Amino acid sequence: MARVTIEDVALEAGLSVATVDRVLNGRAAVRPQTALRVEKAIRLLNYQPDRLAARLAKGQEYRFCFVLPEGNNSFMIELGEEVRANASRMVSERVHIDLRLTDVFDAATLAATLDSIGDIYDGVAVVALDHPRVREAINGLVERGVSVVTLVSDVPSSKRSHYAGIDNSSAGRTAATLMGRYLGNKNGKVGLIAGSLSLRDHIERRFGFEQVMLHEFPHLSILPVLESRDDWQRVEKVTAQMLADHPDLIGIYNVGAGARGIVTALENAGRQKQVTYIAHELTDYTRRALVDGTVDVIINQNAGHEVRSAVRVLMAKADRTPLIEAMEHIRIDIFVRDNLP
Amino acid sequence: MARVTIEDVALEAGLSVATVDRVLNGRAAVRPQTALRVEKAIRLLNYQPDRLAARLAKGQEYRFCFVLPEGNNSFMIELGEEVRANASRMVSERVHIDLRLTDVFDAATLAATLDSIGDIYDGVAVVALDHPRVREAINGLVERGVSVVTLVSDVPSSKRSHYAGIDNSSAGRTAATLMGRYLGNKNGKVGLIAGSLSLRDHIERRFGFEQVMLHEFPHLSILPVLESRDDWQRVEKVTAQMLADHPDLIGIYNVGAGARGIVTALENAGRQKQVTYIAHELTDYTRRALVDGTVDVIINQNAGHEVRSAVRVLMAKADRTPLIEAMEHIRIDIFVRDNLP
DNA sequence: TTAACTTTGATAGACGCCTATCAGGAATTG
DNA sequence: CAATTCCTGATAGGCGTCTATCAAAGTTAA
Repeated sequence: MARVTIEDVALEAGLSVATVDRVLNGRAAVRPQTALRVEKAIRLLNYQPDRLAARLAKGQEYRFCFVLPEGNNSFMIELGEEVRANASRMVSERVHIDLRLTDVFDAATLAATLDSIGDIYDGVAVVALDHPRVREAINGLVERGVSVVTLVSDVPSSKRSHYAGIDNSSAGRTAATLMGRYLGNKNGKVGLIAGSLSLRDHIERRFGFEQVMLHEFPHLSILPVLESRDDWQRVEKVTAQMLADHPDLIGIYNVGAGARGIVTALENAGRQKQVTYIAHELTDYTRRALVDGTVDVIINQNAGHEVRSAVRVLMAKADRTPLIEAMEHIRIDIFVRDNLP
Repeated sequence: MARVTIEDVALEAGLSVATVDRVLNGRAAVRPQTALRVEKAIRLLNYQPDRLAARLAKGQEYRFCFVLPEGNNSFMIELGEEVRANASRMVSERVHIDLRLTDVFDAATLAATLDSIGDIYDGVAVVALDHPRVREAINGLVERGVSVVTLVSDVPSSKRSHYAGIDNSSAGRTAATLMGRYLGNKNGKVGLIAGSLSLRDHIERRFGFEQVMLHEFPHLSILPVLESRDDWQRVEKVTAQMLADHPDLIGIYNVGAGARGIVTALENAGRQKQVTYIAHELTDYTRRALVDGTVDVIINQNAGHEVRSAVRVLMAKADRTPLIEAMEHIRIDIFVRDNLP
């Protein structure tokens, strides 16, 4: 039961350790037939290189950078904290993680940031705006050999090697199904509030939501989308207006941040109980609102998972190791009052 | 930016590597003041021992055993596959995992299995029946220095060091909330089917479900629990009977396995659309039923997560490393048609 | 057949830490 | 004060792999 080492393989193949190492790491020319002997021995003994020893010997270090939006969006703050937590934990694994905050909503700024960090890092994870300028910056990084993972919001047309985030159109569809089922056979209007219609995640959620609403629950009518820029005060204003304009409003789906504004508006109108309200992202605020019944469902993406997954992917890309796909799928969490973590 | 090694610490503290090592690993007596000097140097340099090197040097191997139920329950089969997948992946990390299938529903058999494996393993993960005999067996393992993690179903009164699974009473409450909200203001009866009322997870789900139903949705009446032993043919029989007896049945919550039986019974009665059906565990079967609308909601626990979490916990226990609690929390997944993975 | 090249063997040293041993210095005891 | 006991230093060897170098075969070309 002892460990199979490279030496055992050499012995089994009747070759030297040096030769085995040469085929394992493609270091120098080896005759094909010799390589075959090595491979046979490896299979026979079921040899698996000791990754601990390998990484120790190579002294390999990973340098990654996470680029997140600055500002006071609770979810993004949590994401930043997860990055920091991961960074300190990974030091003992020889992984160094830096965190940069930028105005990701401004394509030029974001692109400039990405352009400037190419040479220092082995990999970059970024919450990216889907904009030609940003796409170019991402492609530039990739071409310089830096692997890029998009986080939370994707840029599918770029050459990024992975997207660590939820499927946002599924999230929108999920919200619609729950909204429709919760409302049952009631009739009325449903409002949709989005942060910004230039962020891909919000667009996709809206798309998914409307798709299912139109097909499955045609008796509910959707109001025109309101844009909130993820600022709770603005959210409150537009929500209050919507409530005033539509006494028959029975559902609200908030695609972005700023839950606080909706809660306040609903409370001011005294209509918390009449309106089914579905929010995104579990924060202190949405949590409290869910517990007290103002929010009915929270659709969430787990920031910790996303960060850890991004790191795993970046590591795998860095040393060309295959991914375990199933492990990197970020699920859409649904929270009702009873399954809060 | 080079790595801080134990040598740097020794230099900084004006001591020898040997002494620093003594402090780090509590190998021999060291004067308190000397220890303080070492600790100060460690803090100053922010020294973090290289885990790779440490594990390589110690030549430490972990030997774990997973004890799962035999039989053809889809979820348990998936769990077994996850164990196997993990086992082969972890070889390169010096972790050896064995898998044993037992009749976990028979306390004596399960206890005997647990009793017999004590000396070979550093840790055991077990899907355990909550029974005095089993509890004793678990405690016996713990006393012999084997850490034990309960998987999927807990034995809280035992000395197990961790439970890797979902909070089942929360799961039950979640099912009730969704059932109540989906049914809206309809009136009628709700049936509850359990696999076995001696498995703790089923008991807790039932408890949670009934609790919320009684308090939040008193207009819905719950039928007496039916026991199915997780066998789909039996499930079908009792469901068919229930449908025949109660024409006003509008909801079914199946706490255990055997979704297939319910689907068949509903189809035979032609009442798929009239009955809101909430099932547990995402399998090929429940998945298909969810897509075609027979099942309305699936409550799931992620087998892969549970297995990986159990392994991490066992490793942490084996070398007395602290756990990252948040990472080991197993969430209750809710699936509707739109957020299937 | 000799020269030139290709393929393999043997081996040393490194990576950072652990374990063990021995010797010398310090502190304690009587 | 000497005789213990207690702390500390120095150092060697190992964990499994990687990297590099040099020598010894083996192969091909001239």
